[in-house]
Amino acid sequence: MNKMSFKPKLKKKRWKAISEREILEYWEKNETFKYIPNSNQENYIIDTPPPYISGKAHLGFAVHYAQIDMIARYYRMLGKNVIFPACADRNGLPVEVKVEQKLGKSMHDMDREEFLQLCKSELDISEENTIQVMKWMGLSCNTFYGSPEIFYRTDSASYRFNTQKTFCKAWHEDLIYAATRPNNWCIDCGTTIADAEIEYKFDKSKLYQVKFGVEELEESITIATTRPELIPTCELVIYHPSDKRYTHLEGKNAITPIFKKLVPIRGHREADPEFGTGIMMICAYGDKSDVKILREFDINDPETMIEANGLLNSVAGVYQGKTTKDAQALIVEDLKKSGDLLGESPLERRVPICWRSKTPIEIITMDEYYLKQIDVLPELESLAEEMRFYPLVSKIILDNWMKSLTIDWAISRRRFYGTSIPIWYCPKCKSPNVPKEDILDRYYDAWKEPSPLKACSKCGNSLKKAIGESRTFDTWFDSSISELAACNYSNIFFEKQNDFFEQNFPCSIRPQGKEIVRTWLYYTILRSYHLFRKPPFKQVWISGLIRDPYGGKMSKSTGNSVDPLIFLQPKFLPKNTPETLIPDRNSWKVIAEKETSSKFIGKESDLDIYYGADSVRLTSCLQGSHGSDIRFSLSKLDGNARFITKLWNIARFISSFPVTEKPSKFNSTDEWILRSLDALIHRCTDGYENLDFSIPAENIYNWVWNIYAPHYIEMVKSRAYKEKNGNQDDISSARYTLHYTLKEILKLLAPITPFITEAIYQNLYEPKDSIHSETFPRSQYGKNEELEITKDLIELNSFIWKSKKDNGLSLKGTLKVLILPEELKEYISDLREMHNIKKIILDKIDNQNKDFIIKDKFALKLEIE
RNA sequence: GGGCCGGUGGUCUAGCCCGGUUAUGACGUCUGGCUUACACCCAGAAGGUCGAUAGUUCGAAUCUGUCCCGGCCCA
Repeated sequence: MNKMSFKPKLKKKRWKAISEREILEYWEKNETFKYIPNSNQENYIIDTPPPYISGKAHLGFAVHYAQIDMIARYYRMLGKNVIFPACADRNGLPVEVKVEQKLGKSMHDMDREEFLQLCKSELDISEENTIQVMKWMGLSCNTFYGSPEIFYRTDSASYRFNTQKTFCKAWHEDLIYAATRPNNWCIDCGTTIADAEIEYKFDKSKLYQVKFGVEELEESITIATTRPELIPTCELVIYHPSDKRYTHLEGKNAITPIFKKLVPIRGHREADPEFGTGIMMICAYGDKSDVKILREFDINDPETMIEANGLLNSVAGVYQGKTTKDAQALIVEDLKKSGDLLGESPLERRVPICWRSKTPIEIITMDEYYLKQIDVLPELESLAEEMRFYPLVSKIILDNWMKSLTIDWAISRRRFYGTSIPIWYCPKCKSPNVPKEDILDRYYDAWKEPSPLKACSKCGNSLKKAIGESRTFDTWFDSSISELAACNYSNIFFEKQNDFFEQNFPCSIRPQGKEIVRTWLYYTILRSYHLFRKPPFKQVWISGLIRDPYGGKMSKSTGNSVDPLIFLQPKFLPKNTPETLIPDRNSWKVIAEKETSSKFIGKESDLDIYYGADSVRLTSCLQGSHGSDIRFSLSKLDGNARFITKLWNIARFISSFPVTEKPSKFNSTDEWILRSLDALIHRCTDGYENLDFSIPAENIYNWVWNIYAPHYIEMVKSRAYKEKNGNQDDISSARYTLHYTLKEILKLLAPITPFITEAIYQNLYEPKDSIHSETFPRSQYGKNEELEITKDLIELNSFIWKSKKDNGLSLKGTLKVLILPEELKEYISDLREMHNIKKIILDKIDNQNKDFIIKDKFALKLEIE
């Protein structure tokens, strides 16, 4: 035969990651993922998590969104009309803090308008990086490919208009009220912060033993406390109900030192008999548990002494005007003088700190607006029942959170870069005025713009000189309606066609990380209940954390975050590459440090090998099943990049042969692989159906590398290469099957590795459309398990290879005789060519085959010199 | 302190819900090979008290209790 007649259509020996850019261009040019309304196709709407725009996007972000993209691509191949918006979350604290740090002064000390502008330009710079990473990771957002209108920013006038409208609706349904309550307060940031925004750190402090008197008895008690400066606001003294040392004090009153205030002594399980003296003081407010305990004892309006600026007020008596730290030093001195300080010992304790400024938070009573949630919790729980969770167990996180809620949601914040709260206060009677939903015609910055309302709803006075609310919403109040934007609520994307929102709500799916179930998912359900009495989603997909190579959470502040650009950008960049698109080379060290292989140690030059989005995407699937945390490692990435090359080379081999018509009859070898492929499709479909991409990724990887390439391709090779001198049916059966199986594999893999599958598909078959517009393969036989015959063939081939090797024969070496069981009869022709066998006998193996090499059902005799 | 998740060869991971022959796969390591798609390849080998312990059972990585370790979240 003349091998020159088979030239591979794929010329290059390997696929280079840089070629991914050509595929991006192809998608852009063809507007492959453009949203075209089509009444025959059901919409599938993904509530893309709006990524918070701050500095550079890290690898955790890139991987998380790539997985969401797999959902989009899978449903698209199922024939759904997918809406997958790109978006950006730009409201909130981090950008404010960043700008403040750059300027070296607080936003409260400068012009609000000017400050907002600085934030905006800071965000614009960072947004460029985030959007570029999204594109390079291969996200098939409609936005990038012909539907630029399917995009939103949470700080845009149109998005904020939605936020305000939904607020107005809630206001007029009496779901919002003002209340003065203890709140987490960051003195540095000058704002209330949510429980979700608190972090903890260990701090060295001292535990002081302080003497309290007992009013009714001639005795004193010793209270251990880390915060003696709170004695002026002490309201209660507690001990554990089972603590015999103190049970006789129940109902008596303690006398605080210095201030001589009488406070009740009560039993409460919160007191730990093992800690300190087992008896503790409860003040307004030392921490969250103080709030909880005082509420349990109906002490609802205790006097507090820490002011918003961090200084003490008149309740602190002589300590007025001091910071808590100074006051503590002074009060310890005074306790010493009065003899009430009985001892002190060092103690390490966890201190709640602000997640941004890292300074301790105080609990301060502030007047804030609240959204009701406690009285609707049972309804929310039943809405949660109506949503399908992937994986099912992730619903537990939500259930537990809803069970643990005790107070309503404080939604107002004393920050600048956020959505303005649309309230105007009457200049005469001071009562708040909120426009009705339908009166609000656009977004208003209440702090600088006049009210759209004419007269005060309470006293009728003109609102011309009304004072606009200066506070902004908690950013979760904005992001908890993201699914409305995704469903084109109030035409945020495109003009209304046949009541788009009404027809498409609830949104198809919410994909998100498990660490924000209690915030983003929970708040979205709450808002959706208030607005529509409906669950916001049909499906909820919760993924695990992306961790660094050491197993820790990837975050910028701990310095273990990895810049995805090191995998998406080559080392040598064009001269005018913007700052935000230059990979951070330190990331390489973070991720390579753990690797013990000499391959990755101290090889800065490896930077010019970069892996590309497909490798990163495939790795994210192979690193663990859905819902479990993903740990990223360089060696894994390296190994998976090789699968991409393997696939390319398989395609390159197959591309040597012409695409032929379906044969009237298949050769048995081809029939076998088609059956085997069918079982693979079945297994992959199971995984995709559960939106667990580790299952198809793993199955395809193993099948291709361990069955398809070494066994099927090797068996079929000589038959495919035959020309005139062979049985034409057998030849076309081989060539047809090679191309058919390849196409099916490409389609199975397309959602996971969209670039290489598209590249091969386009190069080999010159189709009209993208592979991503194809229909997902379907299993015909409904069989899950690999076939019995596969095992036999693998065993047989391995046996022959090993025998040749053990006897110093090359793989081409001649096999004199091979004895096979009857069931392998159909394959003898391909096997003969593959292994260069002279004679094949179909028989059972028995003891008489003495001069044969025997293994299980097989026996062979080699031809050795 | 509470809730949830996890602990499987050097590394990462499947199996656990529904107990049952030599525990899955990959990476790495070692040995040997240019075999007309691929040396980023091919063939083969070594390597595991399935976190600890007690129990249920004829039989436990799998079920139950207790404990230890790690992570996330909340007090």
